[in-house]
Amino acid sequence: MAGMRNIIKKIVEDTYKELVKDGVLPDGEIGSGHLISVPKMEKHGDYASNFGLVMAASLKMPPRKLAEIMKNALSNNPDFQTIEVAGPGFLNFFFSNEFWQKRLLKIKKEGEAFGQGSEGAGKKVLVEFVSANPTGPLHVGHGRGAAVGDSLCRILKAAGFQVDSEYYINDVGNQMNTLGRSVYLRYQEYFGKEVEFPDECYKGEYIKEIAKEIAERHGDRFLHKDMEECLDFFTREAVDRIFAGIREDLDIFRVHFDNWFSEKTLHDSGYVEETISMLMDKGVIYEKDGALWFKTSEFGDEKDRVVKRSNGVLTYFAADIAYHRNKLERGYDMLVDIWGADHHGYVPRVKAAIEALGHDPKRLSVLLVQLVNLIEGGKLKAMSTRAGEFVTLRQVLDDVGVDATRFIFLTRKCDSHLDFDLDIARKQSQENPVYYVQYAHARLCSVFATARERGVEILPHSKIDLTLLKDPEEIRLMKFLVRFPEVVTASAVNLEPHRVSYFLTELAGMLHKYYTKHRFIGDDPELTQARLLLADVTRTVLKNGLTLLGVDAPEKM
RNA sequence: CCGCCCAUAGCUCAACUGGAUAGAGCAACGGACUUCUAAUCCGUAGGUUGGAGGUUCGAGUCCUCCUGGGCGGGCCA
Repeated sequence: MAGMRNIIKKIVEDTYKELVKDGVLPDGEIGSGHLISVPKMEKHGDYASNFGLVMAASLKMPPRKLAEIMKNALSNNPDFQTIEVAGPGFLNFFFSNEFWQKRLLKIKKEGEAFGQGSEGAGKKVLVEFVSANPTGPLHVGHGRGAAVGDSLCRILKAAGFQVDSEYYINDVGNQMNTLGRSVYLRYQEYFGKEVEFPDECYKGEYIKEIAKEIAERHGDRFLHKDMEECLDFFTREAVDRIFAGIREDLDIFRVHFDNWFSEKTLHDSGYVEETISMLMDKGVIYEKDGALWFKTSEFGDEKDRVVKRSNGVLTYFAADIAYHRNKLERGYDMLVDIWGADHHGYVPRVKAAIEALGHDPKRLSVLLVQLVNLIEGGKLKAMSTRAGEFVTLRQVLDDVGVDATRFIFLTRKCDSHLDFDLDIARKQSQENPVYYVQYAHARLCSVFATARERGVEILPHSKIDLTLLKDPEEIRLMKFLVRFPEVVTASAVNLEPHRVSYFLTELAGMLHKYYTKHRFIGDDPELTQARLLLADVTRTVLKNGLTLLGVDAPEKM
């Protein structure tokens, strides 16, 4: 179902073209500035067009006069109850009650599919997120990226895109050695050996636990071996365990990946080397001081970057170039990378790489997710990764629950810092907005439970008199429900999941208000039938929306 | 020094990519349960959108400068 705004936009623009053809209005190009919006105030209509304002200059006419001419021509359309010219030259459209009532039936028919759109039809998208190094458990910051990425995948799918989600595993490099070394040392310590624990090693408790498990399983057979000899073993053990933990955490968090992509495979297959060769052939690689440099500055980056160090080792960036080449070669039209905001300096060089490889850098969108401040007792909780002092995602999930955590992460724009107040998140009360939405859903479910108990038979649509739904609150609710698919589409196109959660909060508010003022099940059987349909549709939209956020829609609370 | 992000009610955040009188929730105060769930609703109060200019029919949103906060600027990842 095409969004209302697109429908109206087309009607307005077609009408203009008719008027041009008839010689009523001068010809002019309709720019991208023409927008259909939902006015903030009800008296400004259900939808508004800024056509008069946008076209006034090029057509050399006063905006209000232009709007007036448009209004007269548009009034032929029976769907519009009234059209007003208002303010500096807006066209305000008011639809009839019957129009909204009919829409309600359409939503009912679409059911679970309501909200889905075709904006992304035929487009393949790869969303890469979390991609945390397997050197420790996920922390709260990763959780934010996970929630945003997972929800975005759901939303993009709903908007018609073909979506794959992917976790890029950085299983190569110094950090892997550091990890293995850390476990090795803790293993030595476990058997009472005194060791010097270097500052760059991972100091978290989980390292000790891994060392302990290895000791319990393998005894002291590595105790007298050189680190060089058994480093691979310790590294592999550590990575496997940490990864198992990460996957478990993500599973609990309802975050699922289609692919787990290992950096190591890019190196092992020679794909990274091959990619660098390709760039060399294109003449964008040069040698300096014994290292290979990529001329990213020619593609808008601040300065050139090393892809191969003078010691012959490829950089992380080299692998990342190869990785993005690989993504594009897999046939994705659009790439979405979700990174922590501390990696923002990395964006220009990856875009440079994509361009140098002959692709449009606009195919990559990088979502920079800002950091999360954990607040408890009104105070900021210190987070030091190296020192191993940080609150893990798992701890937060065990503490406040998946729904509340996801909702908090998804009720904010990505590019602003997030204060995660544990005290508020913990509260199962009105302070916590997730329950506000869930409660609306649960309330509606209990309406139907009551209807069943009282033996109210739900009639087929054809026998329901929808014109009985004419109360202002009912009309308002119907209008709002109709907007859902547009919200989903806008959320997908702009890569902003928070739009869905704000929509749901507002919808829940309307429902609660209605619930307090009116009764779904009343003495009038016909009105009851009509209202139950409204309840049913509202429940569906709430559930569809919550599903996009990965939040449960409970039937009871 | 340079670059990116942020700054909106006491607090946490919105504002549909430039629209009309900037909105919610929490906190504060005052009300509403004999009813399908009061995890709710109604009302009151709360603002020079950090500051100063500029762009135009119109700016929280765009451009410049300033202030304050966050993060980057390795042949680390």
